[in-house]
Amino acid sequence: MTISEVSEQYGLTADTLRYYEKIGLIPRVERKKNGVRDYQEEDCKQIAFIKCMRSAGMPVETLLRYMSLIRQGEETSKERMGLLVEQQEILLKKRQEMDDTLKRLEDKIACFKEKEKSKKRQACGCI
Amino acid sequence: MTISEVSEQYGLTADTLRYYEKIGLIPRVERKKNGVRDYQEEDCKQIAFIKCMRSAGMPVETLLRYMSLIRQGEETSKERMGLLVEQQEILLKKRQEMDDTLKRLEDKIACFKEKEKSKKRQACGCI
DNA sequence: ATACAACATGGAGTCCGCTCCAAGTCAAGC
DNA sequence: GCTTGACTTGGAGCGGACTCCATGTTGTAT
Repeated sequence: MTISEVSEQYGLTADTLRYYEKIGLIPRVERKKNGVRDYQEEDCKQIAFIKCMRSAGMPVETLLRYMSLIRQGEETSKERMGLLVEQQEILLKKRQEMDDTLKRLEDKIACFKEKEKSKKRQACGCI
Repeated sequence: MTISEVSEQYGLTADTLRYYEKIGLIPRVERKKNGVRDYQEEDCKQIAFIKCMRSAGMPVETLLRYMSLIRQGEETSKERMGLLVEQQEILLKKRQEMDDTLKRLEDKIACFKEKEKSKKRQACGCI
């Protein structure tokens, strides 16, 4: 797969894909004779995972650690799991926060609608 | 309330509070004779809201717009509600994504545990 | 043959959201 | 009277994660 195909498929710009390779988040991608990148299935799997974790807010730094552990083989699996569990905890907390914010938004929006309906234009308690 | 009390209460640094005031996210806070900030209840309400929206990922730019609409009075309420609804949609989408990621993490972690239990050290399909 | 688009590279620049700094003021305690 | 600590200001600096740029090479279409 070319870089533009991968870019298309995973919603990452070509620049970002090159950047990830440059910083070693993914190993050096194979090139064709002419020097053009030719992404293998394994690369794509990793990119999918990276994309997923990045959009969930895992820092590049942590991913870098994780991907390097993968390359070091099976004996690092405990440490890798640790990283995943850590991230899981972070995400669960984030989701809780998000739910609180959503509740707050809902209330506010409901309050706007209420005002609209009753045609009363006074300010309500919420800012 | 002094800046350090507000900072304490809402988990924002004094620097961040001054920064929010500087960029006009909150209106100029009242000062005591000696020039020290004295936060009023209204300021605190706004800060609570800002903190909440910021940690849910609403960009400062959007909040700036929202807060400026508030200052313009009741006739902007429709536009304000629009911003909130927009943000709500963004958050709902984000939460969906987050749930997908959590699912993925769970699966991976389960996979690690499985491997551990069965004492088989072979790689599993997931990266 | 020439034009064009898609790629490559190394390195510089950008954006966001703070965070830190230097220099100064002030109130309270010793 | 002096030190200490919490505050003030304007402005510079920073970290993360890209994003853009200049320059160069290729393969393909006209």
